[in-house]
Amino acid sequence: MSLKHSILAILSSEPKTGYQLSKDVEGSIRFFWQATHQQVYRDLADLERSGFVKHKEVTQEEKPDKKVYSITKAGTKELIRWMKEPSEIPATRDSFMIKLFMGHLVGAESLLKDLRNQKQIHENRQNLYRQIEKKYAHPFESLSADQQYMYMTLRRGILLEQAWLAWCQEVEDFLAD
Amino acid sequence: MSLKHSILAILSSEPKTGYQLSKDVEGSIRFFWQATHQQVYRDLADLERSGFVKHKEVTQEEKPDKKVYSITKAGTKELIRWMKEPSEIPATRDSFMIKLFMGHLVGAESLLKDLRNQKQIHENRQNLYRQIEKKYAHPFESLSADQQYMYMTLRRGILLEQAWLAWCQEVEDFLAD
DNA sequence: TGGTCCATGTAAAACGTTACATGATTCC
DNA sequence: GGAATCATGTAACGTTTTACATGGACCA
Repeated sequence: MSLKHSILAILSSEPKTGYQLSKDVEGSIRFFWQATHQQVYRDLADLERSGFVKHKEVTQEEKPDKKVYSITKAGTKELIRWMKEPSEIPATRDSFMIKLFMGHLVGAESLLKDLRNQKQIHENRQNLYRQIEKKYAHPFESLSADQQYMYMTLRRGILLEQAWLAWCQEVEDFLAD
Repeated sequence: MSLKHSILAILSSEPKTGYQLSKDVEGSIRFFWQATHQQVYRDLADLERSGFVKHKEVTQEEKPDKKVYSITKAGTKELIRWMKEPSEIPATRDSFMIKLFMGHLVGAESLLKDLRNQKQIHENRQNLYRQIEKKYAHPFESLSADQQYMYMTLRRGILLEQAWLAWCQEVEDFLAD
């Protein structure tokens, strides 16, 4: 339902190509929304059919031609309409929890290996977020209004990863006896 | 990929009907896996074709007949194989984060309403988890091995909801000026 | 008389993943 | 010479969501 809206949101800042959009989705946006380039191209085509975006062909020398997409007035209207809708809490589908839930079937060793791997990933994310925080957000008041909003999404990452790490520690202690 | 494995996991404790399975998925399992009854019925049929579950027709008086599914030996083997596979960190798709990220487009009021609603939901979950913790898990050592594993998944819920609530508070303070 | 629970499904649409496909340039 | 980056897509498949459909029992 809302990769399309994510695309509109990104394009509301500046026009981009499908390629750049899919890079964004693999970049800063990835921590709360992800999609492959195929999805981006398909939804971009759908959005254009709906009149929410339009593109200009840009011929480049020494590089392949590209299509630069921008949001239309109808697209901005749709984006704002969607933004004012109440949001749903995202559904979780965490297969590791099912494995843990039924942990007695396989025992601690196999789960411990899996858990340590997950812990490492959460540690890496935590470090990444902390780095971004240091770089861009030191005096919160000095940030522009736009940046303050973005900073709040970074805080989400930091607080959640902290909780994940605390949980991983508890489970590790339990599994390691 | 793994509603099927979740079904096998639930059936590994006791045989159930498709209806009961979909109730479980809407119940205790819902916090880390969810699915509709349609999905459950379809995957049950697939699992039976693969030989991982089998059913018995049970004729009931005064109630519609039902099919009681149980896991087969091949199903148990498949479940354990899957449980030993490394797990992937689940993908997040949180539309509220996109709305916040682009918050300057709609302003604080509309987001605040949305946020307060989400905070309420997190509070409710937190309370539910705490209640379950009080009821079943007081002296951790007194729990059976199976229950200790399940308790760990409950801890996940408690720690994550705590982080969510802390974050909601930060954002509320920010948005309310 | 209307709503909820039990119990089972079909069908279609929307969304997501994986594989295949092409072709130029730039960097090592 | 090979890998990575820019740039765009098609096709098939898998999963999830939403809508439609039925019918009896029980409760207020």
